[in-house]
Amino acid sequence: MIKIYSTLTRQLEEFKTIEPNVVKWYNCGPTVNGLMHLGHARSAIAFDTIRRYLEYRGYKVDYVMNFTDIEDRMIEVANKEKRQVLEVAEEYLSYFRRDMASINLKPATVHPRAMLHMNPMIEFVEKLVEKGYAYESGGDVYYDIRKFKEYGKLSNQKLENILQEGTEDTKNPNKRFPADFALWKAMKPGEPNWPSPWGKGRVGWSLECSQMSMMYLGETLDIHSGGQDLIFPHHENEIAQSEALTGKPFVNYWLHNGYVNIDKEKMSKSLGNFVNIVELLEHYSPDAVRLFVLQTHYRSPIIFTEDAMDQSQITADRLFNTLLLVKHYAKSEEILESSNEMDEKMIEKTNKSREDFLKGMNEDFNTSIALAVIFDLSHEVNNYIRKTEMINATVIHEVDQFFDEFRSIFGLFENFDQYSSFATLEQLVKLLIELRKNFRNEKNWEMSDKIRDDLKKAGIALEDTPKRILWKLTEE
RNA sequence: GCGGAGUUAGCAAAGCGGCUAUGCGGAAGUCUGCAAAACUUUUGACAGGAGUUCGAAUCUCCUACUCCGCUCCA
Repeated sequence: MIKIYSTLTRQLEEFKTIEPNVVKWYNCGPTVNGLMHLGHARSAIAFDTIRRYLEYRGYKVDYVMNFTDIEDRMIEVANKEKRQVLEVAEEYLSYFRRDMASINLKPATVHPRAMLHMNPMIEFVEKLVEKGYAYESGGDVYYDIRKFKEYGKLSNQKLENILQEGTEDTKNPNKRFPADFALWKAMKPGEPNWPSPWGKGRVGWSLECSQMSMMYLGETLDIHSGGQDLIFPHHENEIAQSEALTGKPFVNYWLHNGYVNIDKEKMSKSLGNFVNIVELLEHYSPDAVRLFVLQTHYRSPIIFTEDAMDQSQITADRLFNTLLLVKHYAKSEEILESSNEMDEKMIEKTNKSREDFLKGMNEDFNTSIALAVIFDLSHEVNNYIRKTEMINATVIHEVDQFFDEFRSIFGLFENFDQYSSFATLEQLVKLLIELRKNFRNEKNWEMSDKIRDDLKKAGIALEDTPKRILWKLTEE
């Protein structure tokens, strides 16, 4: 049983989908007005991993992640750069796609863009006006939040505490109530605009997500996710819009990830203290970045420091070494079928590890615990490979299988493909190892070192251990 | 002001009432021609105070501090 924490109920709940074995999931994507930074990446990696886990558990996940390409900030950036909004959107969209791929995020089932859904969005607003939840005022259309009795249920706020005196929007004379939010905004000079029953203008930010999520996934979603900063007002507004329209619950489980903090502040576009993914990947591997994110539970804040990133890089490298070694022996023919006590213990350990791994992941996707299990097993395997008399085929295949599952869920180390012509390579390397053995017996260190060094240059690392000589392909 | 999250060893980070978390680092050792890798042992923590309990990092209360939302943000 998978337990999942929903922001709406503020507790762990048993995860049950509307349709058996299908998850309808909408994840709030970024506004494409800048480069992807670690804050975006944290959210994306966390939910990507949860998605992968659900898929691993046999769910078909319909995962929709939007790109907000028309919104105040988009216009702001376009104006500043003296370009068209569409042009800015296209450019950053392509960067986002590149950066998302670079940290091994699975593409969503659909990546809808707001600008391409203008007509259905207008219809959405019309229906809300018809139902009396929205009103036109000076070319704008606002949501009348006092009509929606449950407004504030997600963010746990009372109406009288929302939007105090002095906030900019309280002065907007078009609004009946200060906290009413815009569903439709009348165009200002120079802004991109679309025709509507209320004149030219564009859609409000929160409406985009309500409309696109329901269009692709239906009136009630299983999961809706995003950063904690979206809880209010964005997701609160989405609930108000969607539930007013359909009269049905909009979302069963609300998931919100914690922030990335840097220098004791939230990392964000507006504070200008963000670390872009492109820059980060100049110093760290994608695996290190994913590991850095996933060592922390997705709801907790992450403190970004270079030191912590360095630690993750080392950890990633060491883990990679072990997995590579296991993969190597899983493909090798140099292993035995008969088994002894040590083999049986190793199989037991592997099964127990999978059990604990699942237990951790089932408890609101505790990737910290899952990783601890992996490190533990990795440790045992290192011991086994170096100390057992003969490496047993069943053992190594079991371990390899589990590590494969782990890698696919965590999205790590997916560059093991270099093993395609493995058999040929193995024969060659074995030959060289034999030769080197002879040189070593003759204490011809010069030749034996030359073989090792030259192999190293060719991307093959040797390691002398008491029981055997290990070899593995190294990363470029 | 209102609403949340939090304070765990040098650093990062789990833990949700009794059981070595884990990773990085530090120390010692094993292996070894050298190298590389790995392993073994070890080091050390629960912000402070009071309470509940046979037993508390874990529950309650108080104090201090930090961050976040209420404005565009993942």
